[in-house]
Amino acid sequence: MLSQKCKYAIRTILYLASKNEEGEKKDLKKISEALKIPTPYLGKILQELVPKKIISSIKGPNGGFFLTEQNLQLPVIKIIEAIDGLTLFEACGLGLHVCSDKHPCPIHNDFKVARDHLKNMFANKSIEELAKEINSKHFMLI
Amino acid sequence: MLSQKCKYAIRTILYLASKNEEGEKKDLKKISEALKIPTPYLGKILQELVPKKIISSIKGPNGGFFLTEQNLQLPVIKIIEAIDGLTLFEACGLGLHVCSDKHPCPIHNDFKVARDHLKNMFANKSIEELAKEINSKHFMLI
DNA sequence: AGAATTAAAGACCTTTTTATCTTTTATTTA
DNA sequence: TAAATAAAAGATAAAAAGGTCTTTAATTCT
Repeated sequence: MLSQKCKYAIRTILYLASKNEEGEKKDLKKISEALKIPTPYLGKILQELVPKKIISSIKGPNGGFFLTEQNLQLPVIKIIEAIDGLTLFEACGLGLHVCSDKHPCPIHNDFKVARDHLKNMFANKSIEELAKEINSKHFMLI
Repeated sequence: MLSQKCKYAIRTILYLASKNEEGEKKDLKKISEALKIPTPYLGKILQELVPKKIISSIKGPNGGFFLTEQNLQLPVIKIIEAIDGLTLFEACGLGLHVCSDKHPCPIHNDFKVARDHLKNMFANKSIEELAKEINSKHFMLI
């Protein structure tokens, strides 16, 4: 469904968001240990997200990764778009290049319902909203 | 979503089903050319499905792959189960090992709706049913 | 029986994904 | 300014997915 890379990214960002008290930064090691994600790999992933303005970082002592107000307002689908792209929400369920409402594959209609449901959820929930739910309903990230 | 291998398998089986007039067999080359799937790779895939009783085959001249009445009655999910397994329909959307209604991840509830929708579709449609729709509504397989 | 046909089986190759390790650069603080 | 800290960058490695090729076995037809 989502790639491992993308799932790691979402979990990390929701973790940062749910602990985002007054610009608190978290360093790579702290994050990777908390979420049990391989440290060097997570470093790679987070490096990709900084220039794409999905997360923020500062080098040096007391540096680390964090989320700005702008970052927090992004819908979760932006994370997915940055890592996996949006093909998941657009591609044919059977892998056909040509598959549309007009020229559907055999499972097109049902598949589309499920695909759109997912897409809408990810497009409509901001990182901040989800983080608030995590804190109030103590959803699991680990 | 589904692996390439699995999508190839489903398309092949729906192709066989939609042309299943009086035990007609199709050889590997014919199928792979019709569906534009790499011949040796498709061979590999179909070999896996024969001992699992999802498709049938006969060697030698005029041999090939075909579907018995029993094969036709299988729900499409059996193909998925044989190739990818059922983890797609069971696993957490964020890759957590522990994620359930009782201990949900942040996207558990919405994810489950989409996941179950897909699962129900694949579990409730038999290969034969889908093949009939293909023939009557000329859905695309290529 | 022998040639032709077609699936089965297995070894091999390529690409992508996932993960690790090392070096460099920026920043802070003592 | 020097030492410490932490991200950035890049090279490398391991595993999985996707795909190819060659040989073998079963069947049919002449």
